[in-house]
Amino acid sequence: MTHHYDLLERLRAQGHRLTPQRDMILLAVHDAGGHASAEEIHQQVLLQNPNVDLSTTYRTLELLTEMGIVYRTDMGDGTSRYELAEEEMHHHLVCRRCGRVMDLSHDVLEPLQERLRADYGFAADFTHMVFQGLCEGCHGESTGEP
Amino acid sequence: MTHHYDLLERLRAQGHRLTPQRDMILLAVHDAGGHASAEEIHQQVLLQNPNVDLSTTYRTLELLTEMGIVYRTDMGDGTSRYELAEEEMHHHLVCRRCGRVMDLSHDVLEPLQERLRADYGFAADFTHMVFQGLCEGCHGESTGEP
DNA sequence: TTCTTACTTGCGATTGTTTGCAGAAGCAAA
DNA sequence: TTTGCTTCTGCAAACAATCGCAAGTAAGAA
Repeated sequence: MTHHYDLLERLRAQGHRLTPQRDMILLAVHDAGGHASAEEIHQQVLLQNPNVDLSTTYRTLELLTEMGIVYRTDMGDGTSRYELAEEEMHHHLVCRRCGRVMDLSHDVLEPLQERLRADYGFAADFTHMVFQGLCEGCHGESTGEP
Repeated sequence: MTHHYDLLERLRAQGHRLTPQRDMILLAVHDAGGHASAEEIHQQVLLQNPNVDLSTTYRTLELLTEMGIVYRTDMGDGTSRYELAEEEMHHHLVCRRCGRVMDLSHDVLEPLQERLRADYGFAADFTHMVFQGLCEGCHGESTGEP
């Protein structure tokens, strides 16, 4: 596992400053173990230092996202989720009926990515896609939400 | 062109009520001619009746989206865009560097849709996808935002 | 036509996220 | 260590979008 000090060093190497808040926030993202909301991450940070502002958490998460250290994912439920980018690239299938989330390996998207590059000259950012739809258990029952 | 009264009739056919607000909002979506924000649609409605509330516009747009009468698209700029669903199903490639928007025909997505169904039993909602990335003119110049 | 009832609306409050600003603090150089 | 520059933070306010509630109203029944 990549130690989080290495990641913090990447911040400084790119001219950003290494602050206690950033340290705590990055550690909280790591400890959350994936798919954590900004609010959840912030609550975790507050346990260590109750003065850290929520906007600082948001700004830091954005910085880490820009640097590629964390992934931000919009699962379609109105809140963004964050997770460390150290694991293998993967995607999500989200059932709009029961909310079930399935992982999707990247190689399923590679043919599409290749075709977009070949036919449109477009280099798609397939870093952490989310596809909405109906899962196996839900799309047999056609319409009628619970 | 599908007349908007036909669309309003579809509302009533599904047990929803046909109110002047819904009439105005649907007409505003039509007049906007695609990719209009909720706020822009609301401003258009206010010209006809300044008492219509923004939340009514949002609720109506959500209803129309659920019924498949309009498409909601998140272009990645923080605000959702709405357009009538009467045209052919299509998708967008959005360049994150220069903002250029390209149309993408649906048949490019069909192999992926089929594979998700076959391998995962997942019926993906590929109604109006948006893929972020770099267009032909922008991804030659590697990094360095303007 | 009037009645009735469930669906809609306007309003205000709330959520999730972003931004502007003044003071605080990291970091490189002296 | 101190200085000085610049970035970062906390605070408060703005923002897009949603929600709860009481009053309003469409549409079928009588």
